[in-house]
Amino acid sequence: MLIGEASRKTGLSAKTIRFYSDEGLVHPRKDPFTGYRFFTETDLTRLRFLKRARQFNFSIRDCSQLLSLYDQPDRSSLDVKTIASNKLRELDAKLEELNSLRNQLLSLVERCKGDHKPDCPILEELAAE
Amino acid sequence: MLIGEASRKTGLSAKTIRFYSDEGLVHPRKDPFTGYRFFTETDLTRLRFLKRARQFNFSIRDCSQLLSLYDQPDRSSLDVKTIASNKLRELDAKLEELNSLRNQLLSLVERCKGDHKPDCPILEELAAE
DNA sequence: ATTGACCTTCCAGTTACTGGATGGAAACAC
DNA sequence: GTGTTTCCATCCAGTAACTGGAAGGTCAAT
Repeated sequence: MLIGEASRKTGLSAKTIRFYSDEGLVHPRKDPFTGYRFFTETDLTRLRFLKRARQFNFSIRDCSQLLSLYDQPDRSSLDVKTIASNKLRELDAKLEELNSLRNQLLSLVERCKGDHKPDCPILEELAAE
Repeated sequence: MLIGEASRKTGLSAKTIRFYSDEGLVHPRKDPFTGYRFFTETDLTRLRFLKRARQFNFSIRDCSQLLSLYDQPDRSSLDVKTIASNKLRELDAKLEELNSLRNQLLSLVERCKGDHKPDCPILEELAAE
């Protein structure tokens, strides 16, 4: 199938699919005359894999590693688990950071009257020493 | 003071300060002959303001708006609160999303044996229809 | 023969910087 | 007054993962 159909079937934009293709994450056959890319069901599986993995916040490089493990029938699940665990720790750190920010910001927002006077604890906090 | 001292006093890199300066967020005086930037205490306050606001995940554009409110003695705290509330909602949405991702990923990681066999629920999930 | 829907490549823009090359300026040693 | 170091400047490129747009080729149908 052509890129448009692959796009409809995976929910990825044609631009994104071309990008993944340029990055070597999928290998559609290319018509040597027209340059058109042709995608098989195997390619579609890889694209869906990429979509999921990206939703999990795996970077393109991570995705590339995961796909190459996916390709190896003699892989060790340990290698996959290591990548995923690292991402998990990253997520946890990010969550903690964002949560702390959120609470600080919430407290500032709650303390700001939001009226037509200039006094504002948010600005005061930002400008504080 | 020169940019190096401003950098040491604010904890922002000289590169970053130049960037903020180019973006019009601070307005250090410039020596017309050497091109050197000179920072006053007022400039330092703005830089610290920027540092805090960026830590709160406010975008450069947000920062610019917040600083211009900071500059207006006749501002309405409502305007500040609006910007902050939007950011808060954004943070909440992000937190929810990341938290859901985290839980899904955690469950996958827990189910993966992490041994030298190829079977891996993580890869299976990513490749699933 | 032409329209319209596809497809292609290439270039620029996004965000908020960071790194590096190149070169001038100020301060100090000799 | 020359050499060295440290500071400062500008400009260009790169980052991550795309997205948008321009210019142009392909294909099926009218």
